[in-house]
Amino acid sequence: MRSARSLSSDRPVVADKREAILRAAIRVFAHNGYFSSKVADIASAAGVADGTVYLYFKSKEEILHSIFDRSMEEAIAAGRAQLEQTTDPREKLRRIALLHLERLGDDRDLAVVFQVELRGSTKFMEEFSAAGFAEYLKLIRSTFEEGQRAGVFRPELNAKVVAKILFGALDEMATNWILSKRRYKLAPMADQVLDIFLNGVSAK
Amino acid sequence: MRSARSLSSDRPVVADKREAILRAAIRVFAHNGYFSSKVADIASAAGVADGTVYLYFKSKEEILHSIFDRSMEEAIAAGRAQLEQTTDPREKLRRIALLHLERLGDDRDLAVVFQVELRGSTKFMEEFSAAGFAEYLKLIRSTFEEGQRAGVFRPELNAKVVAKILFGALDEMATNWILSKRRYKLAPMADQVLDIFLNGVSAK
DNA sequence: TGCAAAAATGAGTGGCGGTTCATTTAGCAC
DNA sequence: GTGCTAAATGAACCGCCACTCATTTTTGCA
Repeated sequence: MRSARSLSSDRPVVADKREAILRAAIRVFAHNGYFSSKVADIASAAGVADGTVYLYFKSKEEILHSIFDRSMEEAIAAGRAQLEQTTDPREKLRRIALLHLERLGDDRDLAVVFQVELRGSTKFMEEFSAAGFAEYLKLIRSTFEEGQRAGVFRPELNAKVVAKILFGALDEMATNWILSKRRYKLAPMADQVLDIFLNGVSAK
Repeated sequence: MRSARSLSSDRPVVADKREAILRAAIRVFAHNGYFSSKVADIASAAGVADGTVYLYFKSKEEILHSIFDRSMEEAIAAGRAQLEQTTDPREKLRRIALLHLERLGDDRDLAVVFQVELRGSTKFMEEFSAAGFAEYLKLIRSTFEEGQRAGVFRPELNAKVVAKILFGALDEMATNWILSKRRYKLAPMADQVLDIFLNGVSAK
Protein backbone atom coordinates (compact mmCIF):
# COMPACT_ATOMS: atom_id res chain seq x y z
CA MET A 1 0.00 0.00 0.00
CA ARG A 2 0.98 3.67 0.16
CA SER A 3 1.77 5.78 -2.85
CA ALA A 4 5.13 4.45 -3.90
CA ARG A 5 6.24 7.00 -6.44
CA SER A 6 9.49 5.65 -7.71
CA LEU A 7 9.62 5.96 -11.47
CA SER A 8 10.65 9.32 -12.89
CA SER A 9 12.83 10.24 -9.91
CA ASP A 10 16.56 9.89 -10.40
CA ARG A 11 17.14 9.87 -6.69
CA PRO A 12 15.35 6.79 -5.45
CA VAL A 13 12.93 6.51 -2.58
CA VAL A 14 16.03 6.73 -0.43
CA ALA A 15 16.03 10.49 -0.15
CA ASP A 16 12.40 10.57 0.92
CA LYS A 17 12.85 8.08 3.69
CA ARG A 18 16.10 9.56 4.89
CA GLU A 19 14.40 12.91 4.98
CA ALA A 20 11.40 11.52 6.84
CA ILE A 21 13.65 10.01 9.46
CA LEU A 22 15.60 13.24 9.90
CA ARG A 23 12.43 15.26 10.30
CA ALA A 24 11.06 12.77 12.77
CA ALA A 25 14.31 12.83 14.70
CA ILE A 26 14.21 16.63 15.00
CA ARG A 27 10.72 16.41 16.40
CA VAL A 28 11.52 13.60 18.81
CA PHE A 29 14.82 15.08 20.00
CA ALA A 30 13.16 18.42 20.55
CA HIS A 31 10.43 16.91 22.69
CA ASN A 32 12.32 14.34 24.74
CA GLY A 33 15.94 15.39 24.50
CA TYR A 34 18.60 13.47 22.65
CA PHE A 35 19.54 11.08 25.41
CA SER A 36 16.01 10.22 26.43
CA SER A 37 14.91 9.67 22.86
CA LYS A 38 14.75 6.09 21.76
CA VAL A 39 15.60 5.09 18.22
CA ALA A 40 12.30 3.23 18.27
CA ASP A 41 10.50 6.55 18.90
CA ILE A 42 12.16 8.12 15.90
CA ALA A 43 11.32 5.13 13.75
CA SER A 44 7.66 5.15 14.67
CA ALA A 45 7.44 8.92 14.30
CA ALA A 46 8.85 8.51 10.82
CA GLY A 47 6.50 5.66 10.07
CA VAL A 48 9.19 3.06 9.50
CA ALA A 49 10.47 0.03 11.38
CA ASP A 50 13.28 0.28 13.90
CA GLY A 51 15.71 -1.54 11.66
CA THR A 52 15.04 0.78 8.75
CA VAL A 53 16.68 3.63 10.58
CA TYR A 54 19.92 1.72 10.38
CA LEU A 55 19.67 1.40 6.62
CA TYR A 56 20.08 5.17 6.41
CA PHE A 57 22.14 6.01 9.47
CA LYS A 58 25.02 4.23 11.11
CA SER A 59 23.94 5.10 14.62
CA LYS A 60 21.74 7.32 16.71
CA GLU A 61 24.59 9.75 17.03
CA GLU A 62 24.96 10.00 13.29
CA ILE A 63 21.38 11.17 13.06
CA LEU A 64 22.17 14.11 15.29
CA HIS A 65 25.25 14.87 13.23
CA SER A 66 23.28 14.79 10.03
CA ILE A 67 20.73 17.21 11.41
CA PHE A 68 23.47 19.60 12.33
CA ASP A 69 25.43 19.26 9.12
CA ARG A 70 22.49 19.76 6.84
CA SER A 71 21.01 22.70 8.73
CA MET A 72 24.32 24.43 9.17
CA GLU A 73 25.16 24.06 5.53
CA GLU A 74 21.83 25.59 4.58
CA ALA A 75 22.23 28.40 7.07
CA ILE A 76 25.68 29.34 5.85
CA ALA A 77 24.63 29.21 2.23
CA ALA A 78 21.65 31.43 3.02
CA GLY A 79 23.93 33.77 4.91
CA ARG A 80 26.34 34.02 2.02
CA ALA A 81 23.48 34.74 -0.33
CA GLN A 82 22.34 37.60 1.89
CA LEU A 83 25.79 39.10 1.89
CA GLU A 84 25.69 39.50 -1.86
CA GLN A 85 22.58 41.61 -1.64
CA THR A 86 24.34 44.61 -0.21
CA THR A 87 27.73 46.19 0.24
CA ASP A 88 27.13 48.19 3.40
CA PRO A 89 28.79 46.28 6.27
CA ARG A 90 26.25 47.50 8.77
CA GLU A 91 23.44 46.27 6.59
CA LYS A 92 25.25 42.98 6.04
CA LEU A 93 25.43 42.30 9.76
CA ARG A 94 21.81 43.28 10.12
CA ARG A 95 20.82 40.73 7.51
CA ILE A 96 22.91 37.98 9.05
CA ALA A 97 21.34 38.61 12.43
CA LEU A 98 17.84 38.75 11.06
CA LEU A 99 18.33 35.58 9.06
CA HIS A 100 19.77 33.86 12.10
CA LEU A 101 16.71 34.53 14.22
CA GLU A 102 14.24 34.04 11.39
CA ARG A 103 15.48 30.56 10.66
CA LEU A 104 15.31 29.50 14.28
CA GLY A 105 12.03 31.27 14.82
CA ASP A 106 10.46 29.46 11.89
CA ASP A 107 11.12 25.98 13.20
CA ARG A 108 10.87 25.67 16.93
CA ASP A 109 11.81 22.01 17.00
CA LEU A 110 14.94 22.58 15.02
CA ALA A 111 15.71 25.52 17.25
CA VAL A 112 15.44 23.35 20.34
CA VAL A 113 17.83 20.84 18.84
CA PHE A 114 20.28 23.58 17.97
CA GLN A 115 20.07 25.60 21.14
CA VAL A 116 19.77 22.81 23.63
CA GLU A 117 20.43 19.30 22.43
CA LEU A 118 23.55 20.07 20.47
CA ARG A 119 25.13 21.78 23.47
CA GLY A 120 24.86 18.84 25.80
CA SER A 121 28.30 17.37 25.73
CA THR A 122 31.82 18.61 25.22
CA LYS A 123 32.31 15.83 22.73
CA PHE A 124 29.49 17.10 20.52
CA MET A 125 30.37 20.70 21.11
CA GLU A 126 33.94 20.21 20.03
CA GLU A 127 32.99 18.37 16.89
CA PHE A 128 30.25 20.77 15.95
CA SER A 129 32.27 23.76 16.89
CA ALA A 130 35.09 22.58 14.68
CA ALA A 131 32.67 21.99 11.87
CA GLY A 132 30.08 24.61 11.16
CA PHE A 133 30.07 26.95 14.11
CA ALA A 134 33.56 28.17 13.49
CA GLU A 135 32.71 28.93 9.91
CA TYR A 136 29.65 30.87 10.93
CA LEU A 137 31.64 32.95 13.38
CA LYS A 138 34.15 33.60 10.64
CA LEU A 139 31.39 34.87 8.39
CA ILE A 140 30.44 37.47 11.00
CA ARG A 141 34.03 38.31 11.74
CA SER A 142 35.14 38.94 8.18
CA THR A 143 32.10 41.10 7.57
CA PHE A 144 33.05 43.13 10.57
CA GLU A 145 36.65 43.45 9.41
CA GLU A 146 35.40 44.65 6.08
CA GLY A 147 33.54 47.35 7.94
CA GLN A 148 36.64 48.26 9.88
CA ARG A 149 38.63 48.70 6.68
CA ALA A 150 35.83 50.84 5.32
CA GLY A 151 36.12 53.05 8.40
CA VAL A 152 32.59 52.25 9.51
CA PHE A 153 33.55 50.37 12.64
CA ARG A 154 35.96 51.25 15.40
CA PRO A 155 39.38 50.08 14.20
CA GLU A 156 40.83 49.24 17.60
CA LEU A 157 38.30 46.47 18.32
CA ASN A 158 39.29 42.83 18.11
CA ALA A 159 37.11 41.40 15.36
CA LYS A 160 37.12 37.90 16.79
CA VAL A 161 35.77 39.12 20.08
CA VAL A 162 33.22 41.30 18.38
CA ALA A 163 31.94 38.34 16.38
CA LYS A 164 31.53 36.30 19.53
CA ILE A 165 29.64 39.10 21.22
CA LEU A 166 27.14 39.42 18.42
CA PHE A 167 26.75 35.68 18.11
CA GLY A 168 26.41 35.28 21.85
CA ALA A 169 23.73 37.92 22.07
CA LEU A 170 21.71 36.37 19.26
CA ASP A 171 22.22 32.92 20.69
CA GLU A 172 20.87 34.02 24.04
CA MET A 173 17.81 35.54 22.39
CA ALA A 174 17.13 32.22 20.74
CA THR A 175 17.64 30.17 23.87
CA ASN A 176 15.44 32.44 25.91
CA TRP A 177 12.75 32.33 23.29
CA ILE A 178 12.69 28.55 23.41
CA LEU A 179 12.48 28.38 27.16
CA SER A 180 9.93 31.14 27.45
CA LYS A 181 6.35 30.17 28.07
CA ARG A 182 5.14 33.43 26.65
CA ARG A 183 4.99 33.22 22.89
CA TYR A 184 6.45 36.09 20.97
CA LYS A 185 8.14 36.52 17.61
CA LEU A 186 11.83 35.86 17.67
CA ALA A 187 12.99 37.62 14.51
CA PRO A 188 12.16 41.18 15.63
CA MET A 189 14.61 40.82 18.48
CA ALA A 190 17.36 41.09 15.90
CA ASP A 191 16.72 44.80 15.55
CA GLN A 192 17.02 45.47 19.24
CA VAL A 193 20.26 43.53 19.42
CA LEU A 194 21.68 45.32 16.44
CA ASP A 195 20.68 48.71 17.67
CA ILE A 196 22.84 48.28 20.74
CA PHE A 197 25.55 46.34 18.98
CA LEU A 198 26.05 48.74 16.10
CA ASN A 199 25.89 51.65 18.45
CA GLY A 200 28.66 50.02 20.43
CA VAL A 201 30.99 49.18 17.60
CA SER A 202 30.49 52.00 15.14
CA ALA A 203 33.12 54.64 14.63
CA LYS A 204 31.66 57.91 15.81
CA MET B 1 42.54 4.64 59.08
CA ARG B 2 42.43 8.19 57.78
CA SER B 3 42.22 11.25 59.95
CA ALA B 4 38.68 11.06 61.20
CA ARG B 5 38.18 14.44 62.72
CA SER B 6 34.75 14.27 64.18
CA LEU B 7 34.72 15.80 67.63
CA SER B 8 34.52 19.58 67.85
CA SER B 9 32.59 19.97 64.60
CA ASP B 10 28.87 20.53 64.93
CA ARG B 11 28.31 19.40 61.36
CA PRO B 12 29.46 15.78 61.30
CA VAL B 13 31.72 14.07 58.82
CA VAL B 14 28.74 14.21 56.52
CA ALA B 15 29.58 17.58 55.05
CA ASP B 16 33.08 16.45 54.15
CA LYS B 17 31.94 13.40 52.27
CA ARG B 18 29.11 15.19 50.53
CA GLU B 19 31.56 17.83 49.49
CA ALA B 20 34.04 15.23 48.27
CA ILE B 21 31.38 13.59 46.15
CA LEU B 22 30.27 16.91 44.70
CA ARG B 23 33.80 17.88 43.79
CA ALA B 24 34.44 14.49 42.26
CA ALA B 25 31.22 14.75 40.27
CA ILE B 26 32.21 18.13 38.84
CA ARG B 27 35.49 16.65 37.71
CA VAL B 28 33.94 13.52 36.25
CA PHE B 29 31.05 15.33 34.54
CA ALA B 30 33.45 17.83 33.05
CA HIS B 31 35.64 15.14 31.58
CA ASN B 32 33.11 12.60 30.37
CA GLY B 33 29.88 14.50 30.12
CA TYR B 34 26.89 13.96 32.38
CA PHE B 35 25.29 11.14 30.45
CA SER B 36 28.47 9.18 29.87
CA SER B 37 29.54 9.50 33.48
CA LYS B 38 28.85 6.49 35.63
CA VAL B 39 27.92 6.86 39.25
CA ALA B 40 30.65 4.32 39.89
CA ASP B 41 33.17 6.73 38.34
CA ILE B 42 32.09 9.51 40.65
CA ALA B 43 32.26 7.21 43.63
CA SER B 44 35.76 6.04 42.88
CA ALA B 45 36.93 9.57 42.09
CA ALA B 46 35.60 10.61 45.49
CA GLY B 47 37.23 7.64 47.17
CA VAL B 48 33.99 6.09 48.38
CA ALA B 49 31.98 3.03 47.49
CA ASP B 50 29.20 3.15 44.92
CA GLY B 51 26.50 2.78 47.51
CA THR B 52 27.84 5.63 49.60
CA VAL B 53 26.86 8.12 46.95
CA TYR B 54 23.25 7.20 47.62
CA LEU B 55 23.58 8.02 51.28
CA TYR B 56 24.12 11.65 50.33
CA PHE B 57 22.18 11.99 47.08
CA LYS B 58 18.89 10.54 45.99
CA SER B 59 20.01 10.00 42.41
CA LYS B 60 22.60 10.87 39.81
CA GLU B 61 20.41 13.71 38.66
CA GLU B 62 20.27 15.17 42.14
CA ILE B 63 24.04 15.44 42.10
CA LEU B 64 23.88 17.67 39.05
CA HIS B 65 21.16 19.75 40.67
CA SER B 66 23.18 20.17 43.80
CA ILE B 67 26.19 21.36 41.84
CA PHE B 68 24.06 23.95 40.13
CA ASP B 69 22.22 25.09 43.22
CA ARG B 70 25.28 25.53 45.35
CA SER B 71 27.33 27.32 42.69
CA MET B 72 24.52 29.58 41.63
CA GLU B 73 23.76 30.53 45.17
CA GLU B 74 27.39 31.45 45.74
CA ALA B 75 27.57 33.36 42.48
CA ILE B 76 24.50 35.43 43.22
CA ALA B 77 25.63 36.17 46.74
CA ALA B 78 29.02 37.26 45.45
CA GLY B 79 27.32 39.38 42.83
CA ARG B 80 25.13 41.09 45.42
CA ALA B 81 28.17 41.77 47.55
CA GLN B 82 29.89 43.46 44.62
CA LEU B 83 26.89 45.67 44.02
CA GLU B 84 27.22 47.14 47.46
CA GLN B 85 30.76 48.29 46.74
CA THR B 86 29.71 51.04 44.39
CA THR B 87 26.80 53.17 43.35
CA ASP B 88 27.74 53.90 39.75
CA PRO B 89 25.56 51.66 37.55
CA ARG B 90 28.23 51.40 34.89
CA GLU B 91 30.74 50.27 37.44
CA LYS B 92 28.21 47.84 38.90
CA LEU B 93 27.74 46.13 35.56
CA ARG B 94 31.47 46.02 35.06
CA ARG B 95 31.91 44.25 38.35
CA ILE B 96 29.16 41.75 37.65
CA ALA B 97 30.70 40.90 34.30
CA LEU B 98 34.19 40.62 35.70
CA LEU B 99 33.02 38.42 38.54
CA HIS B 100 31.09 36.26 36.13
CA LEU B 101 34.14 35.48 34.02
CA GLU B 102 36.51 35.30 36.96
CA ARG B 103 34.50 32.63 38.68
CA LEU B 104 34.27 30.48 35.56
CA GLY B 105 37.87 31.15 34.63
CA ASP B 106 39.06 30.01 38.03
CA ASP B 107 37.53 26.57 37.83
CA ARG B 108 37.56 25.08 34.38
CA ASP B 109 35.76 21.90 35.39
CA LEU B 110 32.94 23.81 36.99
CA ALA B 111 32.82 26.00 33.93
CA VAL B 112 32.43 23.00 31.67
CA VAL B 113 29.56 21.73 33.77
CA PHE B 114 27.89 25.13 33.68
CA GLN B 115 28.46 25.97 30.05
CA VAL B 116 27.95 22.55 28.55
CA GLU B 117 26.54 19.84 30.74
CA LEU B 118 23.77 21.90 32.26
CA ARG B 119 22.54 22.96 28.83
CA GLY B 120 22.00 19.49 27.51
CA SER B 121 18.30 18.97 27.93
CA THR B 122 15.21 21.10 27.88
CA LYS B 123 14.16 19.44 31.10
CA PHE B 124 17.26 20.61 32.93
CA MET B 125 17.25 23.95 31.20
CA GLU B 126 13.72 24.69 32.23
CA GLU B 127 14.34 23.77 35.82
CA PHE B 128 17.62 25.60 36.05
CA SER B 129 16.33 28.53 34.14
CA ALA B 130 13.41 28.84 36.49
CA ALA B 131 15.71 28.58 39.45
CA GLY B 132 18.90 30.55 39.44
CA PHE B 133 19.38 31.79 35.92
CA ALA B 134 16.30 33.95 35.99
CA GLU B 135 17.43 35.52 39.22
CA TYR B 136 20.83 36.26 37.76
CA LEU B 137 19.31 37.91 34.73
CA LYS B 138 17.14 39.95 37.02
CA LEU B 139 20.21 41.15 38.89
CA ILE B 140 21.65 42.50 35.66
CA ARG B 141 18.36 43.92 34.55
CA SER B 142 17.57 45.86 37.69
CA THR B 143 21.05 47.29 37.75
CA PHE B 144 20.51 48.50 34.23
CA GLU B 145 17.15 50.00 35.11
CA GLU B 146 18.78 51.82 37.97
CA GLY B 147 21.16 53.31 35.43
CA GLN B 148 18.29 54.30 33.20
CA ARG B 149 16.60 56.15 36.03
CA ALA B 150 19.88 57.87 36.77
CA GLY B 151 20.03 59.02 33.17
CA VAL B 152 23.21 57.09 32.49
CA PHE B 153 21.70 54.62 30.05
CA ARG B 154 19.46 55.18 27.04
CA PRO B 155 15.92 55.30 28.42
CA GLU B 156 14.18 53.83 25.38
CA LEU B 157 15.93 50.46 25.64
CA ASN B 158 14.10 47.41 26.91
CA ALA B 159 15.98 46.40 30.05
CA LYS B 160 15.05 42.75 29.76
CA VAL B 161 16.54 42.54 26.31
CA VAL B 162 19.61 44.45 27.35
CA ALA B 163 20.21 42.04 30.22
CA LYS B 164 20.00 39.09 27.86
CA ILE B 165 22.44 40.68 25.47
CA LEU B 166 25.04 41.23 28.14
CA PHE B 167 24.53 37.79 29.58
CA GLY B 168 24.62 36.19 26.14
CA ALA B 169 27.85 37.90 25.24
CA LEU B 170 29.54 36.84 28.47
CA ASP B 171 28.15 33.36 28.15
CA GLU B 172 29.61 33.02 24.69
CA MET B 173 33.00 34.19 25.91
CA ALA B 174 32.93 31.46 28.52
CA THR B 175 31.81 28.73 26.14
CA ASN B 176 34.42 29.67 23.58
CA TRP B 177 37.08 29.73 26.23
CA ILE B 178 36.22 26.20 27.27
CA LEU B 179 36.26 24.83 23.77
CA SER B 180 39.38 26.67 22.75
CA LYS B 181 42.60 24.70 22.58
CA ARG B 182 44.63 27.85 23.03
CA ARG B 183 44.86 28.78 26.66
CA TYR B 184 44.20 32.37 27.53
CA LYS B 185 42.80 34.21 30.52
CA LEU B 186 39.04 34.47 30.52
CA ALA B 187 38.47 37.34 32.93
CA PRO B 188 40.10 40.07 30.82
CA MET B 189 37.52 39.47 28.12
CA ALA B 190 35.02 41.18 30.40
CA ASP B 191 36.55 44.56 29.62
CA GLN B 192 36.28 44.10 25.89
CA VAL B 193 32.67 43.04 26.19
CA LEU B 194 31.83 45.95 28.43
CA ASP B 195 33.57 48.46 26.25
CA ILE B 196 31.25 47.64 23.38
CA PHE B 197 28.23 47.04 25.54
CA LEU B 198 28.44 50.26 27.54
CA ASN B 199 29.21 52.19 24.42
CA GLY B 200 26.05 50.76 22.91
CA VAL B 201 23.69 51.41 25.78
CA SER B 202 24.95 54.65 27.27
CA ALA B 203 23.06 57.87 26.85
CA LYS B 204 25.23 60.20 24.80
C1' DT C 1 3.18 -13.71 -14.55
C1' DG C 2 7.52 -15.00 -12.68
C1' DC C 3 11.75 -14.10 -10.55
C1' DA C 4 15.86 -12.18 -8.55
C1' DA C 5 17.57 -8.25 -6.12
C1' DA C 6 16.69 -4.53 -3.05
C1' DA C 7 14.28 -2.65 0.69
C1' DA C 8 11.92 -3.10 4.79
C1' DT C 9 10.60 -5.43 8.90
C1' DG C 10 10.49 -6.18 14.05
C1' DA C 11 11.50 -9.70 17.46
C1' DG C 12 15.43 -10.76 19.87
C1' DT C 13 19.88 -9.91 22.24
C1' DG C 14 23.73 -8.25 24.63
C1' DG C 15 25.69 -5.03 27.38
C1' DC C 16 25.46 -1.43 30.29
C1' DG C 17 24.90 1.12 34.48
C1' DG C 18 21.72 3.21 38.08
C1' DT C 19 20.16 1.62 42.14
C1' DT C 20 19.47 -1.57 46.17
C1' DC C 21 20.45 -3.99 50.34
C1' DA C 22 22.51 -7.75 53.10
C1' DT C 23 26.70 -7.57 55.24
C1' DT C 24 30.84 -5.43 57.23
C1' DT C 25 33.31 -1.82 59.53
C1' DA C 26 33.96 2.25 62.42
C1' DG C 27 32.66 5.26 66.24
C1' DC C 28 31.70 5.72 70.87
C1' DA C 29 29.81 5.19 75.62
C1' DC C 30 30.34 2.60 79.68
C1' DG D 1 36.57 -5.24 76.21
C1' DT D 2 31.63 -5.24 75.07
C1' DG D 3 27.65 -3.89 72.92
C1' DC D 4 25.10 -0.79 70.34
C1' DT D 5 24.24 2.45 66.46
C1' DA D 6 25.39 4.78 62.37
C1' DA D 7 28.11 4.76 58.33
C1' DA D 8 30.07 2.49 54.61
C1' DT D 9 30.63 -1.18 51.43
C1' DG D 10 30.27 -3.49 46.80
C1' DA D 11 28.25 -7.54 44.58
C1' DA D 12 24.25 -8.40 42.37
C1' DC D 13 20.00 -7.15 40.19
C1' DC D 14 17.05 -5.57 36.74
C1' DG D 15 15.13 -2.55 33.37
C1' DC D 16 16.30 -0.45 29.37
C1' DC D 17 17.42 0.32 24.60
C1' DA D 18 20.81 0.63 20.64
C1' DC D 19 21.66 -2.35 17.36
C1' DT D 20 21.42 -7.02 14.53
C1' DC D 21 19.77 -10.20 11.29
C1' DA D 22 16.74 -13.98 9.65
C1' DT D 23 12.60 -13.43 7.39
C1' DT D 24 9.11 -11.05 4.60
C1' DT D 25 7.61 -7.65 1.27
C1' DT D 26 8.26 -4.70 -2.60
C1' DT D 27 10.32 -3.45 -6.86
C1' DG D 28 11.58 -3.67 -11.56
C1' DC D 29 12.40 -6.11 -15.46
C1' DA D 30 11.65 -9.76 -19.02
